[in-house]
Amino acid sequence: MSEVKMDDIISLAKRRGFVYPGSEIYGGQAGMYDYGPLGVELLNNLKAAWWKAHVYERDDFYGLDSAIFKDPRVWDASGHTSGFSDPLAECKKCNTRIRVDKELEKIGVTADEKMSEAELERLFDENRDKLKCPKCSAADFGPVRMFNLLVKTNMGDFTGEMAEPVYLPGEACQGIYLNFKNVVDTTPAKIPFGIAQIGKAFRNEISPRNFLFRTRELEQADTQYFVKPHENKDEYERIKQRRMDWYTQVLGVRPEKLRLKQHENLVFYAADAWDIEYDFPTYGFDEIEGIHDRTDYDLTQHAKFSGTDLSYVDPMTQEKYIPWILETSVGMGRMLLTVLSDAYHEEEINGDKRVVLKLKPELAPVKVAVSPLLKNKPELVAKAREVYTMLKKEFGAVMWDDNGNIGKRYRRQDEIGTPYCIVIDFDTLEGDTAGTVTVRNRDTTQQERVKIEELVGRLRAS
RNA sequence: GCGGGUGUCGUAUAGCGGUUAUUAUCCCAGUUUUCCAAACUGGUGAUUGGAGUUCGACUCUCCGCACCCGCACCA
Repeated sequence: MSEVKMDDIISLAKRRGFVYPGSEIYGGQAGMYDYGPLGVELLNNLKAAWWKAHVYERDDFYGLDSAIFKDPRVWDASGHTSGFSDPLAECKKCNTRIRVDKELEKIGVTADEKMSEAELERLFDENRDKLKCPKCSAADFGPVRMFNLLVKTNMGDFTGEMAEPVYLPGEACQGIYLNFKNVVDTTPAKIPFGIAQIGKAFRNEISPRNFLFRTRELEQADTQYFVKPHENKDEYERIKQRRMDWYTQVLGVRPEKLRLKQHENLVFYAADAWDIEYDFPTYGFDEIEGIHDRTDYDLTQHAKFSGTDLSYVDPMTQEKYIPWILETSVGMGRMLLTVLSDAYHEEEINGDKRVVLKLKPELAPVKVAVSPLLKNKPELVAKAREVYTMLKKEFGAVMWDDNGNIGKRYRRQDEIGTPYCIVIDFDTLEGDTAGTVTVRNRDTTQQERVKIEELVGRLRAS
């Protein structure tokens, strides 16, 4: 069997209605993807599994859904408006891009990162003759340009002359920091505790690429766990382990395809930072989730910029402090791509290739497909309809499939990861086996006869 | 954003300055079919968009757009 390529998975995703290129009929929009009928089911199942693990199965966690639009000062506090807008200029000869502020500093000219584009441009122009391209030594640069990852909007502006733009979130987790005090004040939450949120983020990625891996609009599932200062280490280790276990046990991802990798260069405030990486086809190991030991940076920044005291008072000891934060942050698109990549298998069956998505049943977009063995036998069709209606009421994501012959239906369901196919045949209608149907297992391709009244219980148990 | 490459039905592909634009598969409808992509019939469906050259452009030129590779970016 040849090596699986990401192209195979992208092709399947499009062909079967998991993921479509964004705005496709207009030629496509870079960095945007739409989830189709099966994709949205898978995505919702992933979110539900994540929410279950971080909210329902925990009594020290609280859910949240914060507004997308936030006070622009939020992004000043987080560092996104300054720290992530780098002034760059390009060498006209070899196209190497230089950081203008860093090159200026090398020749002793101080360039503050808070300077405007115009100021930097002026400084750059004044010193142009002293600057050389570090690669080809030419001294011919294009104009200075600021690259800022934040997406601006004109929210609340009707004149087009707004002094300060309102930004779309560059990361979803800021909403958690903004509501830390609210959650403490309105719930029984006592440190240590966590807040979980799944939210949208938007980034002006210079070069979105690699399918769902780097997009301009993304959804992030974040947890922020608030602990007492300096009581971060043990909990951080537990979180790392728990998150790894979640991928293998809940999502069913192969352990050998996952690894934890420590950041080599930490941002100045971070105590520690690790990524969970998955070994994607074609791309190789790349980050799906970041786990960060962030100290008190985030709440301190927001306290400073907002003027609101965000410290916590321990109800037992009356100790007052800014809690430290342990963060997990995973892109839902990356999670979905991980699950698709890991579930995708090409197998040989009776000399033919079969493509099968070995998704955990609870993640599968279609739980069960129901077929009459033959579609030109009204008595089979009627009985199958009955079973279909019953199961659909129970599970929702149930598919009716009477197209082509039975083998073809099995293959079609294999390809979208449907764990069980139920077939109503002549034995369902008469003889000792009356009232039973065959249930065919996606992974083993084996089937067994099950009584109709036991179907729901049987499918629930699996 | 820069440099290079690519762009034909949903998918995978063939071909040509003048074609009814090929084939397979998928999909839809029907016939058939007593369990792993059988067969038959019919059907929908494509030259990435826009200009230009030309009597005529899917084919040549230019400008967009998207995707791929490299650089850069990646809280």
